[in-house]
Amino acid sequence: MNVKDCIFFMLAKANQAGTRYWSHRLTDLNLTAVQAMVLNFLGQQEMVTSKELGERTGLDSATLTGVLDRLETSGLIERQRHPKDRRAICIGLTPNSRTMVPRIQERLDEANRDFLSGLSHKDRNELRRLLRAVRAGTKGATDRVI
Amino acid sequence: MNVKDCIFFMLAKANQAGTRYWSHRLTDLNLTAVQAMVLNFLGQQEMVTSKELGERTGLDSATLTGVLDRLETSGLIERQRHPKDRRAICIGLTPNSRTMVPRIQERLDEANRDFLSGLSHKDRNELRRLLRAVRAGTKGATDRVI
DNA sequence: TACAAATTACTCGTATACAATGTAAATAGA
DNA sequence: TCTATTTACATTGTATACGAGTAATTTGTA
Repeated sequence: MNVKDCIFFMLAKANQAGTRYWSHRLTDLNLTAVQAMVLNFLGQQEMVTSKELGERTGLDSATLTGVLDRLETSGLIERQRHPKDRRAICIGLTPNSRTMVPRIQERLDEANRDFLSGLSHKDRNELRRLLRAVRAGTKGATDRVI
Repeated sequence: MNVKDCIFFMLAKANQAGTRYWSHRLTDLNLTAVQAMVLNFLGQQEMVTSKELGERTGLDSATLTGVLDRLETSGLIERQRHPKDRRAICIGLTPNSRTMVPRIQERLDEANRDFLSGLSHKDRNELRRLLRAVRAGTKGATDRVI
Protein backbone atom coordinates (compact mmCIF):
# COMPACT_ATOMS: atom_id res chain seq x y z
CA MET A 1 0.00 0.00 0.00
CA ASN A 2 1.28 3.39 -0.96
CA VAL A 3 1.99 5.54 2.07
CA LYS A 4 -0.11 8.32 0.58
CA ASP A 5 -3.23 6.16 0.70
CA CYS A 6 -2.66 4.95 4.23
CA ILE A 7 -5.43 6.27 6.45
CA PHE A 8 -3.11 6.73 9.42
CA PHE A 9 -0.73 8.76 7.34
CA MET A 10 -3.57 10.81 5.89
CA LEU A 11 -5.06 11.55 9.27
CA ALA A 12 -1.65 12.53 10.61
CA LYS A 13 -0.98 14.91 7.76
CA ALA A 14 -4.45 16.47 7.78
CA ASN A 15 -4.03 17.01 11.49
CA GLN A 16 -0.61 18.52 10.93
CA ALA A 17 -2.11 20.98 8.46
CA GLY A 18 -4.89 21.87 10.89
CA THR A 19 -2.67 22.33 13.90
CA ARG A 20 -0.24 24.41 11.92
CA TYR A 21 -3.05 26.60 10.63
CA TRP A 22 -4.58 27.11 14.03
CA SER A 23 -1.20 27.70 15.69
CA HIS A 24 -0.29 30.40 13.22
CA ARG A 25 -3.48 32.24 14.07
CA LEU A 26 -2.36 32.33 17.69
CA THR A 27 1.21 33.55 17.53
CA ASP A 28 0.40 37.06 18.75
CA LEU A 29 -1.46 35.68 21.76
CA ASN A 30 1.55 33.61 22.75
CA LEU A 31 -0.54 30.47 23.02
CA THR A 32 -0.14 27.03 21.55
CA ALA A 33 -3.02 25.27 19.82
CA VAL A 34 -3.64 23.03 22.80
CA GLN A 35 -3.39 25.82 25.35
CA ALA A 36 -5.91 27.92 23.44
CA MET A 37 -8.26 24.95 23.23
CA VAL A 38 -8.06 24.42 26.99
CA LEU A 39 -8.70 28.09 27.75
CA ASN A 40 -11.58 28.08 25.31
CA PHE A 41 -13.11 25.15 27.09
CA LEU A 42 -12.62 26.75 30.50
CA GLY A 43 -14.43 29.81 29.20
CA GLN A 44 -17.52 27.67 28.81
CA GLN A 45 -17.17 25.45 31.83
CA GLU A 46 -15.14 26.92 34.61
CA MET A 47 -13.98 25.22 37.79
CA VAL A 48 -13.80 21.72 36.44
CA THR A 49 -11.51 19.09 37.87
CA SER A 50 -8.39 18.06 36.06
CA LYS A 51 -9.97 14.71 35.37
CA GLU A 52 -13.01 16.19 33.69
CA LEU A 53 -10.93 18.67 31.76
CA GLY A 54 -8.82 15.82 30.47
CA GLU A 55 -11.87 13.86 29.40
CA ARG A 56 -13.44 16.78 27.59
CA THR A 57 -10.31 17.92 25.83
CA GLY A 58 -9.01 14.45 25.08
CA LEU A 59 -5.78 15.11 26.90
CA ASP A 60 -3.93 12.39 28.72
CA SER A 61 -3.47 13.02 32.42
CA ALA A 62 0.30 13.16 32.00
CA THR A 63 0.00 15.57 29.10
CA LEU A 64 -2.55 17.70 30.90
CA THR A 65 -0.30 18.16 33.91
CA GLY A 66 2.32 19.73 31.66
CA VAL A 67 -0.18 21.91 29.80
CA LEU A 68 -1.62 23.17 33.08
CA ASP A 69 1.85 23.79 34.50
CA ARG A 70 2.69 26.06 31.60
CA LEU A 71 -0.66 27.86 31.71
CA GLU A 72 -0.26 28.38 35.43
CA THR A 73 3.25 29.75 34.99
CA SER A 74 1.87 32.18 32.42
CA GLY A 75 -0.76 33.26 34.93
CA LEU A 76 -3.65 32.04 32.80
CA ILE A 77 -5.16 29.41 35.08
CA GLU A 78 -5.33 28.64 38.78
CA ARG A 79 -5.28 25.29 40.48
CA GLN A 80 -7.51 25.11 43.55
CA ARG A 81 -8.18 22.36 45.99
CA HIS A 82 -11.46 20.55 45.47
CA PRO A 83 -13.75 21.28 48.43
CA LYS A 84 -15.07 17.73 48.70
CA ASP A 85 -12.24 15.53 47.40
CA ARG A 86 -8.74 16.32 48.50
CA ARG A 87 -7.25 14.21 45.72
CA ALA A 88 -8.81 16.39 43.05
CA ILE A 89 -8.00 19.91 41.93
CA CYS A 90 -10.24 22.49 40.35
CA ILE A 91 -9.04 24.50 37.38
CA GLY A 92 -10.17 28.07 36.97
CA LEU A 93 -9.41 31.06 34.78
CA THR A 94 -7.62 34.13 36.10
CA PRO A 95 -8.60 37.79 35.52
CA ASN A 96 -6.00 37.88 32.76
CA SER A 97 -7.27 34.90 30.87
CA ARG A 98 -10.90 35.79 31.43
CA THR A 99 -10.50 38.82 29.21
CA MET A 100 -8.55 36.75 26.71
CA VAL A 101 -11.10 34.00 26.24
CA PRO A 102 -13.55 35.94 24.04
CA ARG A 103 -10.73 36.76 21.66
CA ILE A 104 -9.72 33.13 21.52
CA GLN A 105 -13.28 32.16 20.73
CA GLU A 106 -13.47 34.69 17.90
CA ARG A 107 -10.25 33.38 16.47
CA LEU A 108 -11.41 29.83 16.71
CA ASP A 109 -14.62 30.58 14.85
CA GLU A 110 -12.77 32.49 12.17
CA ALA A 111 -10.12 29.83 11.80
CA ASN A 112 -12.71 27.09 11.48
CA ARG A 113 -14.51 29.01 8.77
CA ASP A 114 -11.38 29.90 6.87
CA PHE A 115 -9.67 26.55 7.17
CA LEU A 116 -12.58 24.81 5.50
CA SER A 117 -13.44 27.58 3.06
CA GLY A 118 -12.25 25.44 0.16
CA LEU A 119 -14.89 22.83 0.86
CA SER A 120 -18.54 22.99 0.00
CA HIS A 121 -21.03 23.21 2.82
CA LYS A 122 -21.97 19.62 2.17
CA ASP A 123 -18.37 18.44 2.24
CA ARG A 124 -17.76 20.19 5.53
CA ASN A 125 -20.61 18.31 7.11
CA GLU A 126 -19.46 15.07 5.54
CA LEU A 127 -15.96 15.55 6.89
CA ARG A 128 -17.24 16.16 10.41
CA ARG A 129 -19.53 13.17 10.19
CA LEU A 130 -16.77 10.88 8.98
CA LEU A 131 -14.25 12.06 11.57
CA ARG A 132 -16.80 11.37 14.27
CA ALA A 133 -17.44 7.94 12.78
CA VAL A 134 -13.74 7.15 12.75
CA ARG A 135 -13.41 7.91 16.43
CA ALA A 136 -16.60 6.14 17.36
CA GLY A 137 -15.59 3.11 15.32
CA THR A 138 -12.44 2.54 17.32
CA LYS A 139 -13.99 3.19 20.67
CA GLY A 140 -13.15 0.19 22.77
CA ALA A 141 -10.70 -1.23 20.28
CA THR A 142 -7.87 0.54 21.97
CA ASP A 143 -9.81 2.48 24.58
CA ARG A 144 -8.88 5.96 25.65
CA VAL A 145 -11.17 7.57 23.13
CA ILE A 146 -12.98 10.38 24.86
CA MET B 1 -18.25 27.12 19.17
CA ASN B 2 -18.33 23.88 21.03
CA VAL B 3 -14.91 22.26 21.19
CA LYS B 4 -16.40 19.04 19.89
CA ASP B 5 -17.37 20.71 16.61
CA CYS B 6 -14.05 22.40 16.10
CA ILE B 7 -12.36 20.95 13.03
CA PHE B 8 -8.90 21.22 14.53
CA PHE B 9 -10.00 19.34 17.60
CA MET B 10 -11.76 16.72 15.50
CA LEU B 11 -8.74 16.18 13.28
CA ALA B 12 -6.50 15.91 16.31
CA LYS B 13 -8.70 13.33 17.98
CA ALA B 14 -9.27 11.28 14.85
CA ASN B 15 -5.52 11.26 14.35
CA GLN B 16 -5.01 10.24 17.96
CA ALA B 17 -7.35 7.32 17.45
CA GLY B 18 -5.57 6.29 14.28
CA THR B 19 -2.07 6.54 15.68
CA ARG B 20 -3.08 4.63 18.78
CA TYR B 21 -4.66 1.91 16.68
CA TRP B 22 -1.68 1.56 14.39
CA SER B 23 0.80 1.70 17.30
CA HIS B 24 -0.96 -1.11 19.13
CA ARG B 25 -0.60 -3.29 16.08
CA LEU B 26 3.15 -2.79 16.23
CA THR B 27 4.03 -3.44 19.85
CA ASP B 28 5.52 -6.88 19.20
CA LEU B 29 7.76 -5.47 16.47
CA ASN B 30 9.11 -2.84 18.85
CA LEU B 31 8.40 -0.08 16.40
CA THR B 32 6.58 3.20 16.72
CA ALA B 33 3.97 4.29 14.19
CA VAL B 34 6.35 6.72 12.56
CA GLN B 35 9.26 4.31 12.48
CA ALA B 36 7.14 1.64 10.82
CA MET B 37 5.94 4.15 8.25
CA VAL B 38 9.50 5.12 7.43
CA LEU B 39 10.62 1.51 7.07
CA ASN B 40 7.59 0.78 4.93
CA PHE B 41 8.50 3.62 2.64
CA LEU B 42 12.12 2.50 2.44
CA GLY B 43 10.89 -0.92 1.42
CA GLN B 44 9.45 0.61 -1.72
CA GLN B 45 12.10 3.16 -2.47
CA GLU B 46 15.46 2.33 -1.09
CA MET B 47 18.52 4.56 -0.97
CA VAL B 48 16.76 7.87 -0.86
CA THR B 49 18.30 10.99 0.58
CA SER B 50 17.19 12.30 3.92
CA LYS B 51 15.64 15.28 2.20
CA GLU B 52 13.51 13.16 -0.10
CA LEU B 53 12.52 10.85 2.72
CA GLY B 54 11.38 13.85 4.72
CA GLU B 55 9.34 15.17 1.83
CA ARG B 56 7.66 11.86 1.16
CA THR B 57 6.86 11.04 4.76
CA GLY B 58 5.97 14.58 5.78
CA LEU B 59 8.59 14.64 8.49
CA ASP B 60 10.38 17.78 9.46
CA SER B 61 14.15 17.66 9.06
CA ALA B 62 14.63 18.04 12.81
CA THR B 63 12.13 15.28 13.52
CA LEU B 64 13.56 13.03 10.85
CA THR B 65 17.06 13.29 12.28
CA GLY B 66 15.76 11.89 15.56
CA VAL B 67 13.72 9.16 13.90
CA LEU B 68 16.70 8.06 11.83
CA ASP B 69 19.00 8.17 14.87
CA ARG B 70 16.75 5.74 16.72
CA LEU B 71 16.32 3.48 13.70
CA GLU B 72 20.08 3.46 13.19
CA THR B 73 20.69 2.62 16.84
CA SER B 74 18.27 -0.27 16.49
CA GLY B 75 20.20 -1.47 13.47
CA LEU B 76 17.28 -0.98 11.09
CA ILE B 77 18.70 1.62 8.73
CA GLU B 78 22.09 2.75 7.52
CA ARG B 79 23.23 6.24 6.68
CA GLN B 80 25.61 6.37 3.73
CA ARG B 81 27.41 9.20 2.08
CA HIS B 82 25.82 10.42 -1.14
CA PRO B 83 28.23 9.69 -4.00
CA LYS B 84 27.67 13.00 -5.75
CA ASP B 85 26.71 15.45 -3.02
CA ARG B 86 28.69 15.34 0.17
CA ARG B 87 26.04 17.36 2.03
CA ALA B 88 23.47 14.67 1.47
CA ILE B 89 23.14 11.24 3.03
CA CYS B 90 21.49 8.16 1.62
CA ILE B 91 19.24 6.06 3.78
CA GLY B 92 19.09 2.33 3.26
CA LEU B 93 17.64 -0.73 4.94
CA THR B 94 19.81 -3.30 6.71
CA PRO B 95 19.58 -7.10 6.38
CA ASN B 96 17.56 -7.09 9.60
CA SER B 97 14.98 -4.60 8.48
CA ARG B 98 14.80 -5.99 4.97
CA THR B 99 13.21 -9.15 6.31
CA MET B 100 10.97 -7.10 8.54
CA VAL B 101 9.50 -4.84 5.89
CA PRO B 102 7.11 -7.38 4.33
CA ARG B 103 5.60 -8.00 7.75
CA ILE B 104 5.16 -4.29 8.30
CA GLN B 105 3.42 -3.99 4.97
CA GLU B 106 1.05 -6.82 5.83
CA ARG B 107 0.25 -5.20 9.13
CA LEU B 108 -0.34 -1.85 7.51
CA ASP B 109 -2.76 -3.31 4.99
CA GLU B 110 -4.62 -5.20 7.70
CA ALA B 111 -4.74 -2.22 10.01
CA ASN B 112 -6.06 0.03 7.27
CA ARG B 113 -8.81 -2.45 6.47
CA ASP B 114 -9.76 -3.06 10.09
CA PHE B 115 -9.56 0.53 11.24
CA LEU B 116 -12.13 1.59 8.65
CA SER B 117 -14.25 -1.55 8.79
CA GLY B 118 -17.07 0.41 10.41
CA LEU B 119 -17.40 2.64 7.37
CA SER B 120 -19.07 1.80 4.11
CA HIS B 121 -16.93 1.52 1.02
CA LYS B 122 -18.32 4.83 -0.15
CA ASP B 123 -17.59 6.56 3.15
CA ARG B 124 -14.04 5.33 3.11
CA ASN B 125 -13.48 6.91 -0.27
CA GLU B 126 -15.21 10.07 0.85
CA LEU B 127 -13.00 10.31 3.91
CA ARG B 128 -9.84 9.93 1.87
CA ARG B 129 -11.06 12.48 -0.65
CA LEU B 130 -11.91 15.01 2.06
CA LEU B 131 -8.65 14.55 3.94
CA ARG B 132 -6.77 15.14 0.72
CA ALA B 133 -8.88 18.24 0.08
CA VAL B 134 -8.14 19.59 3.54
CA ARG B 135 -4.42 19.33 3.01
CA ALA B 136 -4.57 20.68 -0.51
CA GLY B 137 -6.75 23.58 0.62
CA THR B 138 -4.17 24.84 3.06
CA LYS B 139 -1.21 24.35 0.77
CA GLY B 140 0.56 27.66 0.69
CA ALA B 141 -1.47 29.15 3.51
CA THR B 142 1.11 28.01 5.99
CA ASP B 143 3.46 26.14 3.66
CA ARG B 144 5.23 22.99 4.71
CA VAL B 145 2.54 20.74 3.33
CA ILE B 146 4.17 17.93 1.48
C1' DT C 1 -14.32 -0.57 61.72
C1' DA C 2 -10.41 -2.35 59.20
C1' DC C 3 -8.57 -3.08 54.87
C1' DA C 4 -8.25 -3.97 50.06
C1' DA C 5 -9.46 -1.81 45.67
C1' DA C 6 -10.19 2.07 42.93
C1' DT C 7 -9.39 6.92 41.89
C1' DT C 8 -6.84 11.50 41.25
C1' DA C 9 -3.12 13.90 40.03
C1' DC C 10 1.65 13.77 39.43
C1' DT C 11 6.41 12.06 37.85
C1' DC C 12 9.58 9.87 34.68
C1' DG C 13 11.27 8.21 30.31
C1' DT C 14 10.77 8.08 25.42
C1' DA C 15 9.09 9.71 20.92
C1' DT C 16 7.25 12.86 17.79
C1' DA C 17 6.61 17.96 16.16
C1' DC C 18 8.49 22.40 15.02
C1' DA C 19 10.91 27.05 15.26
C1' DA C 20 15.39 28.80 15.28
C1' DT C 21 20.13 28.33 14.72
C1' DG C 22 24.61 26.30 13.26
C1' DT C 23 27.80 24.15 9.91
C1' DA C 24 29.64 22.31 5.99
C1' DA C 25 29.15 21.80 1.15
C1' DA C 26 27.48 23.11 -3.33
C1' DT C 27 26.17 26.55 -6.64
C1' DA C 28 25.20 31.08 -8.74
C1' DG C 29 26.91 35.53 -10.08
C1' DA C 30 30.13 39.13 -10.56
C1' DT D 1 38.18 32.85 -9.35
C1' DC D 2 35.98 34.59 -5.43
C1' DT D 3 32.15 35.85 -2.86
C1' DA D 4 27.19 35.50 -1.77
C1' DT D 5 23.50 32.66 -1.55
C1' DT D 6 21.37 28.38 -1.18
C1' DT D 7 21.07 23.70 0.27
C1' DA D 8 21.42 19.45 3.39
C1' DC D 9 21.69 17.95 7.63
C1' DA D 10 22.28 18.40 12.56
C1' DT D 11 21.46 20.67 17.14
C1' DT D 12 18.88 23.09 20.70
C1' DG D 13 14.85 24.28 23.20
C1' DT D 14 9.96 23.96 23.94
C1' DA D 15 5.50 21.53 23.66
C1' DT D 16 2.56 17.79 23.09
C1' DA D 17 1.59 12.51 23.49
C1' DC D 18 1.60 8.28 26.08
C1' DG D 19 2.99 4.06 28.93
C1' DA D 20 4.27 2.98 33.47
C1' DG D 21 4.63 3.84 38.06
C1' DT D 22 3.69 6.51 42.65
C1' DA D 23 1.59 8.95 46.70
C1' DA D 24 -2.50 10.55 48.78
C1' DT D 25 -7.19 9.89 49.23
C1' DT D 26 -11.63 7.91 48.84
C1' DT D 27 -14.73 4.05 48.27
C1' DG D 28 -16.41 -0.51 48.71
C1' DT D 29 -16.61 -4.47 51.38
C1' DA D 30 -15.97 -7.96 54.79
